[in-house]
Amino acid sequence: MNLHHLELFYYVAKAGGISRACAVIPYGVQQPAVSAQILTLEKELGLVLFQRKPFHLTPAGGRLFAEIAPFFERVADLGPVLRGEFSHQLRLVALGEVLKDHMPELLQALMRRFPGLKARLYERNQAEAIALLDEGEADLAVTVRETSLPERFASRDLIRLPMVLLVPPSFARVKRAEAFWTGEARAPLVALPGNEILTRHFAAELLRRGASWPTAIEANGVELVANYVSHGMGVGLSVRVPQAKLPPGVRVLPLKDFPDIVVAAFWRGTLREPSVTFLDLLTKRAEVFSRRIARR
DNA sequence: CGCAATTGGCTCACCTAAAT
DNA sequence: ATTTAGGTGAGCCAATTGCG
Repeated sequence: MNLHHLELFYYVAKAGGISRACAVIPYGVQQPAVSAQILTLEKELGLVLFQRKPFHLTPAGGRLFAEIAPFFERVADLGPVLRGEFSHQLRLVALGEVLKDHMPELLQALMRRFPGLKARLYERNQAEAIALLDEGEADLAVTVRETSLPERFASRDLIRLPMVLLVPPSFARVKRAEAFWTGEARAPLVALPGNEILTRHFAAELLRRGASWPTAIEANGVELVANYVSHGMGVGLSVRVPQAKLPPGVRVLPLKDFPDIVVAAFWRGTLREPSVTFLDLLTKRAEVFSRRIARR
């Protein structure tokens, strides 16, 4: 196996095609050259790595890519590490709430263990986090988890957050969440955008119960939802977060038998330091918060 | 029409061996 | 040990074909 062949294979698999790879490869290579190298590699291995027309990875190609991708993704960042400019780096992509409420403390603890640590923090949702991991731009993601992740990812569930409704003082007499979709009480729903997992799971669960409650006010962020609720503009869809300080007067109404929202860490390939230590710290912190939720 | 594969000519990096 | 010269082939490009 030739390292250059593998490098070209890596670019082609990542770009999803030979022509597209040529546009991305940082040095000048033309399509026929790449085409020939891929064929040589396939011949050498006695395997078909790509299905042609339409062009996509075969299972064997997928396995090869999973093996070599982490190597090529890290090579680019290796120079500064070798020159001793910084000994470790953590590239984390996470929800805004995680970065805002938990990262400062965790990062301080991590920096004590890894002096000279370089951290890059990206605020993204799950879909965008997956893209960043795939591009090799991030080491670890912490976001709300869909029911299933693509197979190439390893993951660890961190915490299960129960869905709740945030109710303003004007609805003090409402004691059960069901009242809002059975018609006993009427209120505009304040929720995250429809593509967010929390909103989707809530709508799906309502549908299962033969009800619906369309979002009246779409807010980008759970803090914003709470804020609008406190202004009496509607009832908010959120999750129970132990340390969250709710605006005055806003009451939490549990959504019994609704699915929990799972916040998970996920990554590709083998996790290295300092990500391993960071994940341990994160897991411990999540366990503490999980116990606090359970105690309620 | 777009994209992968093929063809043919060419360059240059690398190996070996001889010279310094 | 280093430099130089000659031979070889891997890999490049432009043009073209072939296929969905």
